[in-house]
Amino acid sequence: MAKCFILVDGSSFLYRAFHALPELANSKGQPTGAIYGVINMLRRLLADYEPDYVAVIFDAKGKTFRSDLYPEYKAQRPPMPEELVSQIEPLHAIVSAMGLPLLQVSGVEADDVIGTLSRQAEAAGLDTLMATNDKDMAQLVSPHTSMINALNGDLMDPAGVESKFGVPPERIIDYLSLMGDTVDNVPGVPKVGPKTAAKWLKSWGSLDAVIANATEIGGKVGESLREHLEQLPLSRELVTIKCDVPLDLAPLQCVRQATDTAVLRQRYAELEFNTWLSDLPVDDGASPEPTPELPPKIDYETVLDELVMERWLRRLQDAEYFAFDTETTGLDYMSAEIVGISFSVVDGEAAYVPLAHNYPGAPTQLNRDSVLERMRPLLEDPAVAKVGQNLKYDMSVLARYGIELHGIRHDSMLESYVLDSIATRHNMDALALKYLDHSTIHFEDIAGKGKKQLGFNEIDLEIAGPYAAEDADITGRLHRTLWPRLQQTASLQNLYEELEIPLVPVLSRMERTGVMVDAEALREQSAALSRRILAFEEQAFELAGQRFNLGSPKQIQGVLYEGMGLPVLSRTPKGQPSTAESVLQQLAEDFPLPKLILEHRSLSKLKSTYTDALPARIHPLTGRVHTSYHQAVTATGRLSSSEPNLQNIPIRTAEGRQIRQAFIAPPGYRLLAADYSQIELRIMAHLSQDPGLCTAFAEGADIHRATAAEVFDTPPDEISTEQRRRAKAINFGLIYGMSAFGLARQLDIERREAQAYIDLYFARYPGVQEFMERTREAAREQGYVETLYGRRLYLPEIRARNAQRRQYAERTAINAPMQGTAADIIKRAMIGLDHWLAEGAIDARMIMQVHDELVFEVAESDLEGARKSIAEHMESAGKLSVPLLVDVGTGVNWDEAH
DNA sequence: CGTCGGTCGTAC
DNA sequence: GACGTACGACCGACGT
Repeated sequence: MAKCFILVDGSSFLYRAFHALPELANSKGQPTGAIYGVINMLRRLLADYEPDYVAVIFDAKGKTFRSDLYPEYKAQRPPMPEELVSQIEPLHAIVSAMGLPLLQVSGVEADDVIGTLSRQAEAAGLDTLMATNDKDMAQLVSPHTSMINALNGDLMDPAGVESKFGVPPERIIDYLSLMGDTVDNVPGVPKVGPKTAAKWLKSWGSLDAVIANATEIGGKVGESLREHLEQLPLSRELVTIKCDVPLDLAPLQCVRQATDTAVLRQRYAELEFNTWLSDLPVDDGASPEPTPELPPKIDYETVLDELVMERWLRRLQDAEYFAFDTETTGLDYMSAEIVGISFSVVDGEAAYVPLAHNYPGAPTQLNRDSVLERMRPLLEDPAVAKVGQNLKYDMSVLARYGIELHGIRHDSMLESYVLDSIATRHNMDALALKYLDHSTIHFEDIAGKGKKQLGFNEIDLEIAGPYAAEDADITGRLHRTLWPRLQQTASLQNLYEELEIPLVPVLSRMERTGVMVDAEALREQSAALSRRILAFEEQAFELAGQRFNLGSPKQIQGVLYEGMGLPVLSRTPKGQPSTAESVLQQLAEDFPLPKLILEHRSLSKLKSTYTDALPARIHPLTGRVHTSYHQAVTATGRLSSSEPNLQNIPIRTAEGRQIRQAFIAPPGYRLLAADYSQIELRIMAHLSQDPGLCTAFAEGADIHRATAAEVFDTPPDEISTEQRRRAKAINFGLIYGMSAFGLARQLDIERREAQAYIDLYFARYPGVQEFMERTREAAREQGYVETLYGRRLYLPEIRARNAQRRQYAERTAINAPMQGTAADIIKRAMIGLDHWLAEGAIDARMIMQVHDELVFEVAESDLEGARKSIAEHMESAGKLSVPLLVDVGTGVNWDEAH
C-alpha cells in the first residue's frame, strides 16, 4: 500500500474556524477560538489517518505574484480582523511543537505550496490527502491526490470532483476561469456561473475550445463571453495553482518530529486549553505512540435534500438493522426538542439530517414534522431493528412527537454494561476510546460549556453535522464490537436480550408517566422546617457562645473540639475529628450542643434535599415529577435514580414520612406500593441452601426473630425487642460482608461480643458460612462473581496484595450476588407487569421503583384486582427454593400505602 | 465564578 | 481502616 501524505491548508481552516466556531477567549480576553478549531481539526485528522508524511501550510505575509499580474487581485478584501491576527503566532507555535512540518513561502499562496508538494508527492508514489475547504484546490485532484474537508470528513476523488462541479479535475482551471471569483476579484465572464461554465466545458471540451467557438454561442451569455474574451487568459493565470514553487522541503522529508511537550504545556496553559493540557504526558521522555490499526474511511453526510433523504430511507428500510441517534436542544427528556437525526448502516458511513438548526445564516433544512412522519413507519415497526446508545432517551424524546419507538434491538450502552459493569463508564465517548481506540468529538468542544453553552440547534452545521453523524457511526461500530463479545457468554447474552433490552421501554414509560407531588404540602413543610431550623440555630449560638455555620462540619469541629474541648471519639478518613451522626450521638449523652447540631442537621437535610427541591422538580405541563432511571450505573445491576433521586425519599422518621405523604395519587386513583419482603436474605437462603434459614423462610417465620432465637438460644416468643434488633443488625451485616468490628460499632457493643454473635450465627447456619467461603473462593479463581441469572461482576482487586483493597473486594463479592439477584428479579417483574398493564384489563400505571419496591397508580375501582395480580407477578418473577413474598399496601399517598 | 474533593445523610 | 449499592447538598479550597 502506498504511503499516505497529508497536506493541510492551515490558512483556509484558520479563516473557517474563526468564522464558524463560537467566539472563545481565555480569561484574559485573548481570543482563542480559531486556534482551538484548527488544532482540534489537526488532532482529529492525524488520529483518523495516521499519515506517514504531513505538512501544514500557511499563507505568508505580503504580496504574491498574482497581485503583480493583476493589481486588483484580492484587492477588495477587508484586512484581517485583529482578533484573528493575534491568533496566528500561537497557532504556528503549537503546530511546530506538535512536531508537524510547517511551511510558509513568501510571494506565493498556500495553495501553490500545496500544489507543488502534491505533484512532487505523486512523483514519489505517495497517496496525498489535501485537507482544505477551498474549492480551487479541486484542480489538483488526481487518482493519487484527494481532497478532504476536515470539518465534515467529506472526501473527494476525481469522480467526486466531477459529480460536485460537473467537470473533471483537469477542467477545474477552465471552469474557474469562466466563472471568476468575486471574493478574490478574479474577473471571469460576467453572467457565467457554475452551471453555464460546466455546460460549455462539457459541450466544447476545454476553455480553449470554448474561446475558439465563442461566435457559436447565442443569447446574452454568449454576448458576454465575446465581450470578455481577452480577460480569460488572465483569469486562467490567476486561478491556476503553481506547481513548481522552489521549496526547502521535499515530501519525503515531511516527517512528523517529536512533540515538544514543554512548549505545548506552556501554550495550552496560556490559552487555557485544559482538556488537552491534561492529555499531555507527565514526563517529557515519553515517545509518541503510533497506533497500528487503520480506521475505516470516514464518509459523513449532512442531508438537506429530499432526494438524498429518500435514498437514506430506502437504505434504512433495506438494512438488517440501523444505528440512529437523535440530537436535541437539551438533556431533559421531558422538554428536549428534536434538532436532527443521524443514522448509520455500515462502519464509517453516516448521515445527519438537521431539522431545526436556527442560528443566523443556517441553511434551509428539511421539515421536521414531515421527516418524522416519513420515519414513523420505520421507527414504529418492531421488525425494523434499531441500535442506539441509551435508546431510552431517544424513545422518550420521540414520544413527545407522538412516535412510539419499537424494535429496540440493541443498545451499546447496555451491551457494555452487561459485559462489564465497572471497567468503564458507559457513555459513548468512554466506550469509543476503550473499544474502538477512537477519540470522539466531545460535545463540549463544539458547544462550549457552562453559561455560554450553545444548544445543539445553535451549532453551525459544518460542525454539528460531523459530530452528529459520528454519534450514529460510533454507535453502530460499538455494537459490532460488543455484540460478538456478548454472544460468547450465553448467560450474559440472555441477560442482555431478555432483561436489560426489554426493560428500556418500561423505564421510558415510567419516567414519562411521572408521579404526582403535592407542592403546596411540601412548601408548608419547608416553611415549618425553616422556623424550627432557625430556633435550633439560635440555641446553638447561645450554647457555643458564638455564631457559626451549623451546616459546616469544619466549623462544627472548631466549635466542639477546639472551642469547647469536647473529646474526639472518632476521625474522618482524612484524619479530621468527625462530626458524623454516630459521634455526635455519643457526645450528646454528656453535652447539650451536639444534640442541637444533630436536630439542626436532620431538619436542614429534609428541607434542602426534599421539601425545597421536589416542588422545583414539578414539570410545568404534566404537573408531575419525572425522574431518570439509570440502567448502566451501579456495579451490581440495580437501577439508580436522579434528577430527582426518588430512591432515597425518607421513611424512617416521622418528619421524613411527611415527605412521603406529599407523593399522592390523582383524583379517582390510589397509590399501591408492593415490596419484596426480605428479598436479599431469601436469596441468601437460596444461594446457600442453609437448612435452618430455608426452613425459617418456608415456615413463614419472622426472620429476625428466628435468627435471634438461634443466636441467643431462646424460644422465638421469648425474644426481647433488643435481641431482635441485634439479630436484625447481624442479618443486614451478613448481606454486606460485615466484620466483627463493624457489627460492634453498629450495635455499640464490644468487639469480642460482636465476634461471639457472628461465631454463634455461623454455628447455627453453617450453610451460610460455607456459601460465603465458596463465593470468595470463586471470586479469587474466576475473577468475578455471578448472580442467580448469570450477571457478572468482575473484581480485579480480589487478589490485591493490599489487604484493605482485597477485603473490600471480598465484601463486594459477598454482597453483589445477593443485591444483584434481587435487582434481576425485580427487573423481571417490571417487564412482566408492564406487559400485563399494556393489556389494559386494569386501569393502572407503574410509576416508581425503589430497589425492592414498585409503586403504582391504580384506579380506585381496580384496587383489589391490582393488589392480587401485582403481588402474583412479583412473587413469580424469581424461582427460589424459599417463598418469595410481596407485601402490598394502598393509600391516598405513598406513606399510607406502606 | 466554576470545579472538585471532602463530609455528611437519605434510601434499600 | 473496619458495612454493600446509590445520589446529592453543602462547604471550602483552588484556579480562573
